[in-house]
Amino acid sequence: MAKEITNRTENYSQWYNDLVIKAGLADNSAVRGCMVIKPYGYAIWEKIQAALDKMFKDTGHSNAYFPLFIPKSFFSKEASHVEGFAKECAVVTHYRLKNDPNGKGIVVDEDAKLEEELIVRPTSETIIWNTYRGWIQSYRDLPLLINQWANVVRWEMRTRLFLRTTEFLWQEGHTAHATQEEALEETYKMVNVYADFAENFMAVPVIKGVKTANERFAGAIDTLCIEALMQDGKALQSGTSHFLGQNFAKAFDVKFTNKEGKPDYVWASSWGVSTRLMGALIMAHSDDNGLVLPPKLAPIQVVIVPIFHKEEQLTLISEKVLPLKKQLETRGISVQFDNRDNLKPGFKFAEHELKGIPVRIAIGPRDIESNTLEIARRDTLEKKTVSVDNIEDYIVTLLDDIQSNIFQKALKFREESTYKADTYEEFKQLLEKGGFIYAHWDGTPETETLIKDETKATIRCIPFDNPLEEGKCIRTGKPSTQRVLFARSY
RNA sequence: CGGGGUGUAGUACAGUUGGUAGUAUGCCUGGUUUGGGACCAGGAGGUCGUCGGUUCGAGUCCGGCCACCCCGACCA
Repeated sequence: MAKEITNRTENYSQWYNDLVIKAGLADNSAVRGCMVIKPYGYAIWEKIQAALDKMFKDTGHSNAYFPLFIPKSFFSKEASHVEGFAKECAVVTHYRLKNDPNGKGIVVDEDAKLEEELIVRPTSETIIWNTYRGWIQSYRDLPLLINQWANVVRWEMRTRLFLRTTEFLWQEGHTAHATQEEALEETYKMVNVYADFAENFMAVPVIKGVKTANERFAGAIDTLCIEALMQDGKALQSGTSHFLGQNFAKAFDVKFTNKEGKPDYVWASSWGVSTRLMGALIMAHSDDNGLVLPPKLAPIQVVIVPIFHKEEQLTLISEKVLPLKKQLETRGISVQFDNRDNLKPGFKFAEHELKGIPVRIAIGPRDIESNTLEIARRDTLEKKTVSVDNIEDYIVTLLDDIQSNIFQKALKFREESTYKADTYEEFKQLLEKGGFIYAHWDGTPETETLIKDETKATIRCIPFDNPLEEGKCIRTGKPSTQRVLFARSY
């Protein structure tokens, strides 16, 4: 195992990359821009999936699965949607290969050209709404609350592990409603679910808000989002929930008969989070020693390291550890007993820190004698010797404490990195420090684009419950009624 | 896709004026070790990113391509 990861301050991107690879989360693959998610990384994703899936089901949604391929013609049915995705679509044109008649290798069989090309889904609104047409006739068929766990492909120019890969895993919810109010309510409900998940499971504080027209999803009336702040002062859009109006219903002719017996188009929402959340998780909490995982998403919450000289000592320790492991497991804690005999404790400590295991227990001859354990917490790196008595309660409390501590730490960082700018000069200076900046904006897409071109900062969102306040746009000096949230972003 | 950099053992790197590849670490075996990344001895492991060119001879020189990293444009 490689030992060193780059310091955060030295090179933040390199640190992130080192962390992902050395902690065994993911690797680059033989395919450009596509990653291999390794078992440890995938275990974290499975925890994320499990928690979210429960939240979706608790709010009345069901899972289904739609095809990977979408007929090309579907995309042109919703004008702004095709415009948004056209430049990043992978296209299937043939269905057969053959031996190269001119020599070595294999070539595409030109005789096997598809009548209509298939698009590898970049998102599934079109295929799903085309399907919904057949599912919805009456208001009694509504609401339709469907989620799918899937992979999607977006042919991005530049990729980074988890943060932006050509293929990524996500969930996408697609709901259909009889009224605008109901669809809007759903859109807000799901962004709140995302915020709840981010803060209570990932321990990442987020700001909920609505996107400006420039940043809106292709085909949406409104896009709601959660925005998180990373340790380098850049924002990361961590989840989006779109109010689609009747756009897709009209594009795919999905009508229903309402209570009054009159035909109407169906109202829609869609919402998604992706493996990008893994990036947020990694960047929000980790340090120069490696990952720091929130206990609620850590595949292994407690690791037990025996300290021993001879095999008999290990046997003795094991007799003590195995019941302890069971006790902890009955309290719902995942425990690993690291009894490898070819590695020294110090090596194991470093490795478990790299992997971000929240709690480490060391037990050696000294502890056996005094009926104690050495407990080390990953978030603060503090070590403490405690009595074995009531250890389960102690660990349960400690895990809760770590969960809330890393959230508080991230929240404190965000608060200390959130500023107000009243002039453009001040705004530009603050951007160099990184962080969230509240500033006045005249409300036009042109000014937003201008600011983006000049400073690389974008409006992350207009936060919900944003206080109204008279002011002047930092760029144009035109009147503004509220400050909006700016940042440089991933 | 543009600018810069890199590509040699699982990993990180060295390799001189072109002469047929080495160091560390990891791995395997044996022994001594084990409370913060152990040590000794022996051993295995490389079509030098790829394709082509120059040459008696290419890791080394030239060209194409590919991949990765950093900085932009694009984006969840």
